[in-house]
Amino acid sequence: MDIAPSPIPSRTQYVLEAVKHAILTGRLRPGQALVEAELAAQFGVSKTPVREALKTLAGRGLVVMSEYKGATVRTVDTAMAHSVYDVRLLLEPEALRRTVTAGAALETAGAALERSDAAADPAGRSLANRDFHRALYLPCGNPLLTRMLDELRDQAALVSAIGRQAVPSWEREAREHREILARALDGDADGAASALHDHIASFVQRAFPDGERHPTAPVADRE
Amino acid sequence: MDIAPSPIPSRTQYVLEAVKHAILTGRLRPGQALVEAELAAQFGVSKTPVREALKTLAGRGLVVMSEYKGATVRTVDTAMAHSVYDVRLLLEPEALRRTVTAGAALETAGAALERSDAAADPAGRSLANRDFHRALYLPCGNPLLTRMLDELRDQAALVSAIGRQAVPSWEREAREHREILARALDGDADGAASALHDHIASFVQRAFPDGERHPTAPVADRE
DNA sequence: TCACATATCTTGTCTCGTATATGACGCATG
DNA sequence: CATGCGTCATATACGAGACAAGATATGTGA
Repeated sequence: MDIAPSPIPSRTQYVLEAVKHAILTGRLRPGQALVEAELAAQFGVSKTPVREALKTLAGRGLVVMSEYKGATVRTVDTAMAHSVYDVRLLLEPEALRRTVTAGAALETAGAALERSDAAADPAGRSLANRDFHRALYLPCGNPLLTRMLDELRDQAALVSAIGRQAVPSWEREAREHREILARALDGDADGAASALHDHIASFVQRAFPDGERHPTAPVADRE
Repeated sequence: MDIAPSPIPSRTQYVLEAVKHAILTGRLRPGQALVEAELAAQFGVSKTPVREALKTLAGRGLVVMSEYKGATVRTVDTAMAHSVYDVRLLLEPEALRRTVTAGAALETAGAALERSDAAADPAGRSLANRDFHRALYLPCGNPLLTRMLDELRDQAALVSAIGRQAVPSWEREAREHREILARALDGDADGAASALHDHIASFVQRAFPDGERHPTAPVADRE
């Protein structure tokens, strides 16, 4: 995403962030082939860091790698979108509940919300919204849960890049975000979790209505 | 785990499975350094596939990689164990509920249960138990949920390798497994999910009682 | 005993060779 | 003449080994 702060990022990290950013912002479209040699030349590095970066992204489900066929940006369909938001619904409200119960600080979320309001372009809003959601589940107390929600959030962003055209109602998003944060700041754990649940569920229902399922997006088999 | 069926597995896959197996069976102890050159020599391959395998395992949380310092088998402590089973409690009962609701076939689970009973050594039982749990959540209908539960199950196995000495009550495990399967076969989705929840919760409580938390196991930061 | 220089070990990166899949072309055949 | 099949060329990823960069451990001097 942004350049790493102080330490010199390894080339692998650099390529990883660059490709990830390109995918999540939609510059690299789903299905597009990611040729190692091309990316290597583009970033001015050798193929090795490119390979490792692609492998890592494949592990996070953003790209798919076929043996001897190379990597492509993961294609998204309605079924895959439902899968992502489905699991997210199981985890993110519960994480928020714990954040609130633990009485964690939420200034970061408030700041992200203001940045979202101040943002001019959709890309900036989207970025701020990502930060907002993360600020809600980051202090939940379970680092593994945090990591999984990070992965889910990235996949959701990939999905969003497709479904966004149908969902321009960012004002509704902002309103719901404020509602969630208000309840969280009130210490109403169940209310905040419930509001977050509805927020996510209503989004997926608007952006990916049922009934138009595509064949199925293959998820990397692991066994 | 086992050798891939028909196609010749790539060297990376081979190393990946071998190292994973060694970690999950406890042959490679947590904290142990995984030197690329050593593994490469041991498996008769170059460093390249070893590096990629380690990177993949790091992505799944089984090994930790530090820049220029190398990879080590992930260390486990009580806090980390609670993290794993905590998330598992959020996902696995729900997955089973869906499996039952969808009316999926469960012969695989029954077969795994029989294999567990027939197994002579603890390693065989552990393997069969892994298969049993997977058979319950595999047909849940959400491939992403399946993938995450696979990852959680592997981490749980890593944890188990430590806590196992304190938990020799495999008969209780078998009894609870039969109970879960019976309810699932009856079509009692809520009952099966509830039984699975209790099964997991009681296990973690016996193997990792509260109160003796260690500092915190670092989870690979991703941002 | 501590600070600093150096030796050694390990990882990160590069370059080149090999294995595999895909697509095009030509030939045989209905 | 159209069509299906086999062969080959090319593109691409996979893997090996060499080199460079960084980190840790050791030894030496004050």
